[in-house]
Order: sequence, then C-alpha cells, then structure tokens
Amino acid sequence: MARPRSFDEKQVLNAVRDQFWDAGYAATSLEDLMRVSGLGKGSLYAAFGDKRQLFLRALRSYTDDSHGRLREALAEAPRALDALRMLLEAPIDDPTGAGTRRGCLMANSTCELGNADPEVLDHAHRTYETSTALIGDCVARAQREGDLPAGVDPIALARALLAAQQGLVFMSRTGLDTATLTATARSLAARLLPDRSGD
Amino acid sequence: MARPRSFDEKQVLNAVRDQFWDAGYAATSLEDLMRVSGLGKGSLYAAFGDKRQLFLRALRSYTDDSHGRLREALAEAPRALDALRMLLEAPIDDPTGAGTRRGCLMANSTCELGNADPEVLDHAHRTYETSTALIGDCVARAQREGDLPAGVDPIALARALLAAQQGLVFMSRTGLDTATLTATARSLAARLLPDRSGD
DNA sequence: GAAGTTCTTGACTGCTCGGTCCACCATAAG
DNA sequence: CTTATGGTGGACCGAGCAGTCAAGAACTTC
Repeated sequence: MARPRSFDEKQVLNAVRDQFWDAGYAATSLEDLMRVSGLGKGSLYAAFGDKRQLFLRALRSYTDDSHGRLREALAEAPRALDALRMLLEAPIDDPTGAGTRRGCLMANSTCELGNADPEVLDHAHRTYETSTALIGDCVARAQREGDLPAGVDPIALARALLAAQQGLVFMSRTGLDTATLTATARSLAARLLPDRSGD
Repeated sequence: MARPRSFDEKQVLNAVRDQFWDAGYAATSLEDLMRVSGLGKGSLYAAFGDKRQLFLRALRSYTDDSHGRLREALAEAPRALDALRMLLEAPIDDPTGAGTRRGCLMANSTCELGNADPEVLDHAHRTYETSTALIGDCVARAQREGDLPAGVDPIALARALLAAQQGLVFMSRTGLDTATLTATARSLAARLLPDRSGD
C-alpha cells in the first residue's frame, strides 16, 4: 500500500556501528552517519529517531552479535578449556592488529559516555553480567570435563578472565605490538587457567 | 615591570584535568573550562594555547603525577610483593567506588582519542611502557627478596599485571559493585602472584 | 490507470562551539 | 606620578552541529 524501504535496517546499523566504533559518539556527526549509511537525514530520523537513539540501537545490535558469537564459540569448542584460552588469545590473533586496535565498542562507549548517560552505563552493566554468566557456564563445563579444578567458583574465575580480556584489548589500543600482546595473552591464560589435569 | 599572573598554573591544570576526567574531551566545552578554572577565555588561550594543547598539558601532568605516586608506592613498600598486590587491589579500596568509577584519565583518553589523535596514542604508548618498566623493576626486587620465583621474566609479568589492573579499573567503570570487584582483584592477585616461598 | 500512503531528499533553522580580538586594568620600574 | 608591559575578561565571529519540515518520488492496492 505504500513505498517500501529501500535500505536494509541491519546493514545500516552495521555501517553506523562501524562509524561510531572508529570515531566515538561525540566525534561522529550526522553527516558521517549519512555518508556511511547512504541515507538522507530525514530517512535516518524517521527510521531510528535522533542520533542518540540510533547509537543505542547500533550498540545493542553490537552486543547482541558479540554475545551470539561468544555463545557459539563456547558451545562449539570440543573442549571448554580451549574455548576459555581462546577468549584471551583470539582477540589478538589478527597479525595486523587492526581488529583490536579499535578496541571493543561497548568498552569504548562505556569510557566515553558511562559518566554522562545512565542508559549506556546500565547497558554496559547488563552486557558484562551476561558475558560473565556465559563464561561461567564454560568454566563449569571445563570443570566437569576435568580440565579445571572443581573447587573454584566458576563465576569468580569468569570475572577474572573477563577483566583480563578487557585489559588485553585495552593494551592493544595503546599501540602495543602484536607479538608482545600475544605473549601477554598466553602468559595470562597460563596463569589463570593453570592445570590441565586430564589430557 | 608588568602585571603578574593571578592564578597558579598547577592549580588550573588540576581543575581542568578533573573536568576532562569527568566529562571526556569532546564533551568538555571551553565554558566548562572557564568555570572550573575561574579564568577568562583570553587568559586560558594566552597561558596554554587552544583546547587541545591545554588538554595535552593536563594529560601529561596527570601521567607525571601518577608515575610519581606509583614510583613512591613501589619504593616505599617494605616488601616488593606487597606493592605488586596493592597495584591490583588499591584502586578498588575506596568503598564508595567513586575513585575508580571514573576510571583512569589516560585510559579514557586513549579510548576516546586514540584513533584520531596520534599524539595522544603516542603518549599512551610511552606512558604504559614506563609503567611496565616500573612494575618490572618491582617484580625483579620481589624475586631478589625471594617472594617470586626467579625464572619468570619480570617485564612479561609486569605486562600481565598491568593488563589485569587496567581490566579491573575498567570493570569498575561498568558499575560493578565494590565487593565483587575487590574479590576479583584478590583472585587475580592470587593467580598472578602465586608463591610466597619465603615468609 | 488512479489514488493514497509512505519513504526520500535537501534546504532551512537555531544554537553552541572553539577561537580571535580589543579595550581595560593591575603592576613594576624609573 | 608617569609610563611601559603584560594579564584579563567579554564582546564578537564564522563554522559546524543536531534536528525540522515540506515538497516530491516511488510503490501498492483497488
């Protein structure tokens, strides 16, 4: 009965997400968003509301995707302990470092807006709680598989792993070379996931 | 022969630093800077140049102070291992969490401007190299004191500790409660600084 | 093909921003 | 007291910003 949208919502959200990711919230202008999305101002406003709402949509889309990929990676790993190791080492894998050089969008957004925007802070809090739960499940599985000592609290270890991972991704942002970064990731993995009793 | 300055440069830098710390670079307007410093526009420009230069001055002042305090803390500790533990646990000590809730100015700035401003990125890189060296010295001292196994590379361990600390401070920004945060810090400290052979 | 509805485009509007400039003022030297 | 010097504060400017709006285009339905 009416003209259909000429763009794909998810595609626009991805483009917008990349722009915010590269430049941050404040440093991204509506002109940037129009350029990367290929849409006019009016279309953006009609479809997503104002800049902040568009940002929040892109951010939620990002965290949903991230958790989806995390869930997948943890589930598909033949052995849970390997998945936990990957958690620390995988972000660094890219030899150019381009992947982690821009960090994690959720972390960047928390840094830039956490003090000013309660909604962003709240989203960050819930996102990391979910991540902790996912990792905690994987720790528990590794314990059942005999790869981690049973005495450890899965959630506590998950929090330590998550903090270590965030620290690593951040160090990558400072321009640390990938070789050093990889070594640090391995070193942290070895210390946080010590005994592989089975094998 | 002329009118002397009516303000203390260090005091202004501290006020400006706090403002950038709370709000970030982009979200801080010159009006904010005038308000917190008590100076007029002309005075700020005459004394420090434009907004970006003022920011860089405040940032350098911050990292200098931080390294000074770190150096002091590491040197004054009766035992080097205690200083390393403090490195992870001290940032969380404040029961209100207000201290770490705003994170580390250097880390925030790297997140916000690292992609866009090479000078900030370069400063971040050198700052963290210095931190690594300071912590590495302390690790070596702990080894000499017999509190850490001699086989470990001090710089490698220093990097792992620094990454863990940055991760903890970041987790604090997401609104994680201090009790959980403290537990995570202790857990990381226990795993990264394992054996206290002496004592 | 006609009608109705939604999408699209880009000109337009205040507004706030960083930065400049100049008139004024406080001070120190002679 | 006079004069020269440099600090001070606010008026001012152009640019760039987020957000609005109305006219026209595209599509579906009847």
